[in-house]
Amino acid sequence: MSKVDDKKEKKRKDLVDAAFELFSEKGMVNTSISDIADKAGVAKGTFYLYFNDKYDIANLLIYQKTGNIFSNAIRALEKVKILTLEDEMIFIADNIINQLSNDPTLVNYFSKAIDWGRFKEAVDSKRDSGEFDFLKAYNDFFRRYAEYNIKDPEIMWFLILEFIVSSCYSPIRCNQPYSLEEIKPHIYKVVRLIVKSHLVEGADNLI
Amino acid sequence: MSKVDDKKEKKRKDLVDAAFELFSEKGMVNTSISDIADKAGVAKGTFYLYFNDKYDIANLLIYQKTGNIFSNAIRALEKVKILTLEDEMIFIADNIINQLSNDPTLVNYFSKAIDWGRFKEAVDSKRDSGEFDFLKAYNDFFRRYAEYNIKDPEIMWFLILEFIVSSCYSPIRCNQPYSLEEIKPHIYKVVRLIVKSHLVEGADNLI
Amino acid sequence: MSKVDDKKEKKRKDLVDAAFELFSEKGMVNTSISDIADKAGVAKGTFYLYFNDKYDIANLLIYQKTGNIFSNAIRALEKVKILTLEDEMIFIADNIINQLSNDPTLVNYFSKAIDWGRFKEAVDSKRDSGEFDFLKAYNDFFRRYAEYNIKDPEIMWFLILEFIVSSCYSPIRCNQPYSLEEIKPHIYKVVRLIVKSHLVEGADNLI
Amino acid sequence: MSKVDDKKEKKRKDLVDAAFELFSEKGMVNTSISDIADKAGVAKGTFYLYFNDKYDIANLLIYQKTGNIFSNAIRALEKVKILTLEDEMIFIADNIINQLSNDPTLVNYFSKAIDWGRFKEAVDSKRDSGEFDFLKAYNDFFRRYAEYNIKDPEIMWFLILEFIVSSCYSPIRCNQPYSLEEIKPHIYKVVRLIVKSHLVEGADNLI
DNA sequence: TATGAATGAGTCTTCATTCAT
DNA sequence: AATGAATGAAGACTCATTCAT
Repeated sequence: MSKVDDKKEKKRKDLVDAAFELFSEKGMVNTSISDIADKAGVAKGTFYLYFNDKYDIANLLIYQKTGNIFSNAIRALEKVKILTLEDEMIFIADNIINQLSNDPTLVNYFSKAIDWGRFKEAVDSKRDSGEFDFLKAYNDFFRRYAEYNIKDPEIMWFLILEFIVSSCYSPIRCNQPYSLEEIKPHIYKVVRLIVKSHLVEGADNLI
Repeated sequence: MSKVDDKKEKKRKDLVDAAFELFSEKGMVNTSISDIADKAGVAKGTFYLYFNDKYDIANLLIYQKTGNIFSNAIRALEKVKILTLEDEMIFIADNIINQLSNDPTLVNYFSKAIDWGRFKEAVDSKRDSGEFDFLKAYNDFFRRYAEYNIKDPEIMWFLILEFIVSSCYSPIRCNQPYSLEEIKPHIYKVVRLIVKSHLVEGADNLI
Repeated sequence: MSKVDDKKEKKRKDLVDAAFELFSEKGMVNTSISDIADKAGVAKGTFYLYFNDKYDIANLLIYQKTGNIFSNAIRALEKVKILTLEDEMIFIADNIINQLSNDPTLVNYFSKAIDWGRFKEAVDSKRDSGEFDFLKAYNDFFRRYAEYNIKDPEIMWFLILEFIVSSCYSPIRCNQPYSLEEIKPHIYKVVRLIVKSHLVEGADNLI
Repeated sequence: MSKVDDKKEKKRKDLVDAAFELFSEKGMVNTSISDIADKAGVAKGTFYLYFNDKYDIANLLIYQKTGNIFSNAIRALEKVKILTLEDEMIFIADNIINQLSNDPTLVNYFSKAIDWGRFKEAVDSKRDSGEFDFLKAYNDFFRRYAEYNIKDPEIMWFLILEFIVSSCYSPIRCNQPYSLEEIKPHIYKVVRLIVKSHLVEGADNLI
């Protein structure tokens, strides 16, 4: 890769990083393109050489950040030996929660800049971009569970994800109404309950 | 109350109602003070006689709407005879979900105009205003459970609420990834599991 | 009319006048809304209280200025006693040329800001505005000639108008290649020739 | 001419051609230097190696295109045998009108990118450039008529040219208010009238 | 020569807020 | 109390022009 391309890639990254920090701090609405360009140390016009508008960069961010969290969790899972489906879900839950709690900016970002509408839009807009194949990763992961005796596995996964994100959100962001450490065991307990309730009784659910 | 005061109160209400409809339709960001004043049928300057800015009226709205949902659920609960704590929680859950799904404007409003940051801010900003005592209502409700043999009742309530809101949000808003009717039984099942896991074993949990 | 309305009308007029001068000086393309507002002595935002954009004010201008020239010529015609159709056309031609040559700004304006496409657009956009009924005036005027023995009277009128405007344009604007006074008799001679060639031979063309 | 010079000349031509097409399509105002460079297949910076700005290339274009029309008409005239001055003028008029109506791009170009102010500016800016000697050609052509018994021949020519261009412009561009075919005979008739009125009576006007 | 990344001045447009009436 | 005209700061976006490679 040439020196020029290196520079361009760096500049693009600077812009994305600046946008991420600003979105996390102030929310997307209160972040202007000027702000992003300033923080990235480039001229306003330069922004438009790399992105069409704020939403363009926001979609990329959502896609990247979500994809990262997800793929990190899966990679970590593949490195360990876990015996039951229940424990596997707990492992994933724990890993995601830890990622979020280790990077407060990330939580802020999700809280300030994302809702489900925007998430879907982002995934759709990036679907064919060749960036990171989020949907493929999701489907690959999900296929693992197809072989086991789980009733409505997709619903189980939906319930668990929604539950994890919503219940650890306030604890991470503002330690309210409980600290993350206080609430974690309860979250895990509910995750286990959800998994158990989806296991077909009498079946062998060892992985 | 004098005729003048009546008029003022009506004007204030018109503004709040207009803001609610517009926020629900277009989101807060895309609603201008002009829009609100126009819809309320008053001059732009008049807005400032009643509210400081958009956020002022938004806080009031969040507070009112949330309070309403909550107190509606409790009032409904008081009119029926329910035998177990578990069933009572299900009743509340069902009531809240139904309120949301019966009033699309309300869901739109929550989806377009509220995030948790804004919610907390709103509650804080109103805490001492004496408007509608949301926190008192919450505490009153909660005290009922103090007498029963529930382990960490507040945490239980926190988990349940977070779970309900997060898991029925997308189904109501966009029927995705499941319709509300599909997901409802699963939500209730998990609510029961959470309640059960908080019951002190062997205790009498009839209400 | 109230004091406020007076002020508004004055402000609107100031904006129109400023736009007219600037369009005439620099052409529409090189005139920004900032320029217009500055010259009119109002804030930029004020412009948008009166007009949607540059084209809005430009349409109004074209319509007004063209309408004025035309109706001035007709009013003048009505005050004099002219015997032949030929002389009447000469009178109109002379009157229009004099209006243009007496107001250099006007000529500049037509040269810098109008082409036929824009003219038609302007007339269309104002057709139902109730401003000045240019088309009606035109038709009324034209109907006068319907009774006389003129072959293709509309074409005659078209040829004469195009000829007048085009041939006195450069002389008025830059005295090139001839001064207006030099070229005038030639223009009138051609106008007479055109009229004559449209008279049905042997007919009585006294008015 | 060296290979390098060939290449340079080709590049210059590509830029001019690209500009011509774009100006004709979208008008000068809506054509950016980027557009021109893109269409010509060169880098934006390259544009500045050949031209100073948009107006530079526009002037060249006006000069070239106008010169072409004019010299085409003269070349065609030289190939035919015409008996009277009157017929010769009609021949020129017809030839110019046909050139314009046969090349819609050309008409678009004149309509979108030129006004008389720009034309004069263009001719002035090129007068000493040695490109194509438009004025010389004009004068040479004109000298032919000096020998005949024409009163004010230059004025005649001015009147005829202005008349032709102005009266066939709208018909060609938008078939309004008449089609070109409808208006042509009337245009020719007036041209004849103008020529006739400039002939010194009793003189021999055969060419 | 040729490139095209980078710049930043300039334009349009919106809208919260003020204030004279 | 109510109005709504006026303001001007702020934001999105464009594009001619420069300059390092």
